[in-house]
Amino acid sequence: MPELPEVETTRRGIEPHVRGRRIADVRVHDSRLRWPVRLPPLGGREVVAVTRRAKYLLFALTEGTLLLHLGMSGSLKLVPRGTAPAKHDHVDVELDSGSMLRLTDPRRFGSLHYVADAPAQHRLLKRLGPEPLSDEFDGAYLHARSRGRKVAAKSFLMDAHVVVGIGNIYANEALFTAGVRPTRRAHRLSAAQCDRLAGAVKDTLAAAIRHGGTTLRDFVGGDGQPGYFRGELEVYGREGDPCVRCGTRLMGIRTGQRATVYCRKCQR
DNA sequence: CCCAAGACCTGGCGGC
DNA sequence: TGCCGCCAGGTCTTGG
Repeated sequence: MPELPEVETTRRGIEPHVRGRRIADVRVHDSRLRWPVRLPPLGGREVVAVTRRAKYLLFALTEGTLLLHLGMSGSLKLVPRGTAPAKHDHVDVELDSGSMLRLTDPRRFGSLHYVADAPAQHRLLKRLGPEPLSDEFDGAYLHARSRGRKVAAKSFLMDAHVVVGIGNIYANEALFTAGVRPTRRAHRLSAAQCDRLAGAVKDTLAAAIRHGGTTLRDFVGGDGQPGYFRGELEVYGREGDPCVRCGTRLMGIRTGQRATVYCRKCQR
């Protein structure tokens, strides 16, 4: 579930409770995530920073980095040390504050790695495209990268090697905002459409992060699940409903195995 | 390199 | 009420 705005909201929620704290111990209750969790002893190291790259959270330690992906259903919460683990709790990072950071992931699509050296060179991060909210990502970049690409515009936007952090929900939304049909082949996108798409991606994600910030749950003892941006979604999950702009019934199709919703009148 | 499809996993839902 | 099948989602992997 976590799309980029939720990962960023999670980061902001836990960072004040984690940064500057020393790890007392790490307990792996269930190592079965996307890849088996294997961690060296980390007791005594301090969490120096909590940053985000794409949908990964990076916990920089005095030595080494913990690289976490929440997958589809992963979440983090802070609970008192000693709280018994429940069914889908995988890892507890016990801190010297008396709290521990608990990773829960029912569907086990998430991952957790310990990286000894430069995390940016890790195989999972090395080939990722730019951050969508960075200056590097703009219409000119999108246009250049889309030349020669025959995939649907939506699949192209969701390709993390092109630009990171755009999941199914926000891909649908950004395409609607930009007035671009999801099935349009990437190489047929005009420069103007690429400009609108890049702008729409930035606006959509920034608004969702802002929204997450305002509804930030209490990560201490709470369920740790920041709410979706549901109320604001204009096309995702609205197949058959009227387009908010022109009233036409929204189309529901599948592109690249993913649910796609669009307005055939507003999006070309 | 490019692209499509497969794989992974389980809670929740619709249908019977 | 219970059971079954299907869907959702991200991204790595495989095969053409």
